[in-house]
Amino acid sequence: MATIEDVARLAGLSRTTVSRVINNHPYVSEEKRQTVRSAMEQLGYVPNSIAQRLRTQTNETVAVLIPRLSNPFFSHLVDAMEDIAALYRFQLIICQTKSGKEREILYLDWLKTRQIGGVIFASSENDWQDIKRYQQYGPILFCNEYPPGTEAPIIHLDQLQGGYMGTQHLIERGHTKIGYCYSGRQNTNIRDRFKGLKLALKDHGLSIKEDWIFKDAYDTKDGGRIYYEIMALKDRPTAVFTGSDEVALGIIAEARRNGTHVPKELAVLGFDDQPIAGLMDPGISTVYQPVKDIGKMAMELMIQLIRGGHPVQQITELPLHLIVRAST
Amino acid sequence: MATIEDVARLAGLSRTTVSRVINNHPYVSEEKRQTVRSAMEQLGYVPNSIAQRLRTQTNETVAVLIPRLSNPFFSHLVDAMEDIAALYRFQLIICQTKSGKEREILYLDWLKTRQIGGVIFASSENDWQDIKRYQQYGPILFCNEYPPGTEAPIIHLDQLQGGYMGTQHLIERGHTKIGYCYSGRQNTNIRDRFKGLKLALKDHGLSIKEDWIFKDAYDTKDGGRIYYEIMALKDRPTAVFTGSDEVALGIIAEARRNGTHVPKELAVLGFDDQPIAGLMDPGISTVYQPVKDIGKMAMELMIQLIRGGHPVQQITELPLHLIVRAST
DNA sequence: TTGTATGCGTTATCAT
DNA sequence: ATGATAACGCATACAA
Repeated sequence: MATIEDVARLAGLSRTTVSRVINNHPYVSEEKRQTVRSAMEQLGYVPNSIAQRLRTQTNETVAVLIPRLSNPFFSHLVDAMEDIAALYRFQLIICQTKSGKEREILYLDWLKTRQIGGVIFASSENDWQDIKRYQQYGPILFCNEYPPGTEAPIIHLDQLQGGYMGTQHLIERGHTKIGYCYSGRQNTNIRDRFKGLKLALKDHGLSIKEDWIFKDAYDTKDGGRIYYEIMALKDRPTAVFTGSDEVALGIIAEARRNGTHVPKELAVLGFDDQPIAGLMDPGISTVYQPVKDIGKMAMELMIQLIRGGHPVQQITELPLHLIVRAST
Repeated sequence: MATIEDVARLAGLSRTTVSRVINNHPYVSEEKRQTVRSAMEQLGYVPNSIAQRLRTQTNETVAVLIPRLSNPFFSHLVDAMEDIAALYRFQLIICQTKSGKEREILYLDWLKTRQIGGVIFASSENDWQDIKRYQQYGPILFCNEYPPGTEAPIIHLDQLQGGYMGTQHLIERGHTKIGYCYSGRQNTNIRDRFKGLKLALKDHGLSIKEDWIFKDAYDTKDGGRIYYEIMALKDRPTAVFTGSDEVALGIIAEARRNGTHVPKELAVLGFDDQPIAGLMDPGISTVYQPVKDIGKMAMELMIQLIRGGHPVQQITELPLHLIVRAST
């Protein structure tokens, strides 16, 4: 591998001049610039970026922490982030935490060892106090989810508004008895969404019964189970806010098998607008989350921070959109 | 940030001794080892990995080239790869090529600039001759797809066997007129799959008509279009090998809308076993690809290569599996 | 406009 | 068992 020294020797100039050409410095005569260029060409020289990083104390790589990539929400999020990273020639390191506290810290340590220049949390299990101390080693920001009390930039989706909007839609369709499903996990997003639902109910003089709240709702299988739980109730909801397209799908599929008409006998609202939502028959009404948008914004901000911008405790909130199909 | 020098000073020892402790070298007395340990602790010292990389000329980061992450096949592939990388404390850099030749080369240049230690191609648009020259900068291997003439380790799925197996299944179900869909792109995988189909037909004394081959089949929308193309034929196939669950889904959905019974009037075989395949009604019979397995194998091999193993021109081929549901 | 000297934080070589 | 010193490849303060 040719080094800057080799280029300098071949060009009959100093390393400094070569370095100046590499970094497009002014005060290099056009003549010498050409000499250096051709020497680099001739030797197939490219600067060693590891040496550059050591010297300049910069690191243009960003780690993104997500639970797992096989979750479409996160793969789409990272997709958008990588687009921006590539645009700025930044590297994107993927870190699957499997929702594990220790895994998160493991990756945060990479910030300490200078293996990465910054960290974007797309989900987080640790308390802010345990993450905070890593800020001294590089920028940290949150995209999508964040622990309570976070003192770092946050870009997220307005789950409260999403919960409100979805519920209002069901109310406008004439429903007064509305059920709700949520995964067992209790993060800020899920809590906010539920707050939105309750707020919308309250604003219309309605409320939710304890019986109409279904938990452990993760996938299609859970949806099937929940269908039966709903049907077993004496006083049952006429609409369900599922919080997940998979769960909605499960309920709808089971309803069809049992001859329960959707949406006449049971309206079902999904969440996320995953591809299946539009493909099902009936199509699933759902709440679309502009994932790509927050992904891009988060990466843009991170790059500015790594390049020397200073973090402000800003919270960016993007609204969700309602997509009405046949299931409501 | 504390450096090795700071630790040495505090411990009243030399940098060399501290370095020895860091790297678990023998010939360090237990006493001094403790002294160093507590000094490191006290200063919150961690070695600067950039400096380590420069000094040792090693780089434990792997770049994975894929078309795009939002394609579930690839997100599951990378998921598996990251599991292995994390196990060995390697970093995984995600590179979306958007199926662009230039993008691939752009990322390959990272190998040259020492930003990464090795490259795994999960798809590739460039010819082997254009990739070959980068081998001198670090290990390169192919997982899933590879250009003709590749002289590097290859781990892939036996598409020919998959094509054969799927076709044979349809034949066993009594079909003699079998249609075939493929995306416009012509890569080795798609070609091999088609070879498998023709081979199976030939082995049973059958053949395919030009009319029964449908191209530009990427997604559900295309499936819908293809349904009508099939129905418009005077002599039409009674079964279709779609090469994609999305396309299969599109055909099935359109068939249902038009009252065409699946599988009685038209049997449909998918490919990939994406989640939707099992959730649809009727469930889609499909060809499952052990994506996780090749992902893990590829990353294991890459890590061995980066750690100094020498690449052998080995080809690892994994078989596909048939999943029979209701659509055939 | 160009060059000299120094240091980024490590590890490896060679003494002792 | 421990330490002094050089080297990895580069960029920059300073000098000329």
